[in-house]
Amino acid sequence: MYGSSRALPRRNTRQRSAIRDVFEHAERPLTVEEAHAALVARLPRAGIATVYRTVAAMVAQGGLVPVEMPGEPVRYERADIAHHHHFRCEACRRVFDLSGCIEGLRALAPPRFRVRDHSVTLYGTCANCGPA
Amino acid sequence: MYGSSRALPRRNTRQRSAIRDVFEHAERPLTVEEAHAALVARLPRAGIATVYRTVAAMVAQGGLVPVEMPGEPVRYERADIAHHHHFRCEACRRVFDLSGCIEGLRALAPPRFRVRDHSVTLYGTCANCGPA
DNA sequence: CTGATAACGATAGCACGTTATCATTATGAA
DNA sequence: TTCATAATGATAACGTGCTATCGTTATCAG
Repeated sequence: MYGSSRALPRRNTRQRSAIRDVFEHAERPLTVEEAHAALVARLPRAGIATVYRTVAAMVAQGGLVPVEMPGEPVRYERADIAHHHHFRCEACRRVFDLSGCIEGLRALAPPRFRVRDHSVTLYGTCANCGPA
Repeated sequence: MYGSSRALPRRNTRQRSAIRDVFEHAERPLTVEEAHAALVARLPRAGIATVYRTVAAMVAQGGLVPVEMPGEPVRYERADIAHHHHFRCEACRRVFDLSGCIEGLRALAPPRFRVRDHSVTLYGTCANCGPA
């Protein structure tokens, strides 16, 4: 991983502030590729390696958290959002934030199993993709 | 994928019945590698490609279903188990079945989002791995 | 039992997301 | 403004999980 044995960034480059801005204004978790696409709209010569490097640094600094879904590239979103879960649209493959959570999840675990965290994901079609 | 454009199996080989048996008696979802390890205990010369092929066929026939977790190889379990969810031990990395489900998950979705399915996963330490 | 061939086992090849490399660019302290 | 060097961009290389290939083995209809 870029972040593991790497010094934290020291210089404020155009690329970094643009990438920070992309995640700041994102309405949903973004893959590195999605973030790169948004970045290129502003800095056409920006490379994807820079996005990987910057995202890794932001995760290391605690500004971003990964959002992982099976069979999908990792997405990232701002770490300061309240506890929530995700919805994945099976049509456009985008991932959306849901607000709130559900009680009683821990009760599903058998005795002597210690629950540290949980994830809830809904699958279906988003408002845009609508019913078939 | 092995299963997509492949004819269904016609012969009953030692390997196939052994693999079926492994999943029949498994207490939790198994990766192909785990299933192969169990197979080799009985048929030492068995190759992992056979497990991939057989698992794909069993999925195509509806006997197995995939259990996917981010950043993990796909696991498989019998398709005839009742609706349930999973627990992943962060220490031994094994995945366990939980029984039962939770009400009210659909309510998390925004209006006009259509929910077709959901997944709930708990993370923590299993009874074997215990508290630190 | 025999033989056509399904299936096997070993392993090369592939796809994908990610990381390393390195010549070039541009930041920012002095 | 200068210039040491952090950071970039292009792309090669990597790791992992899975699939294809192909010579060999073993199933099972006849």
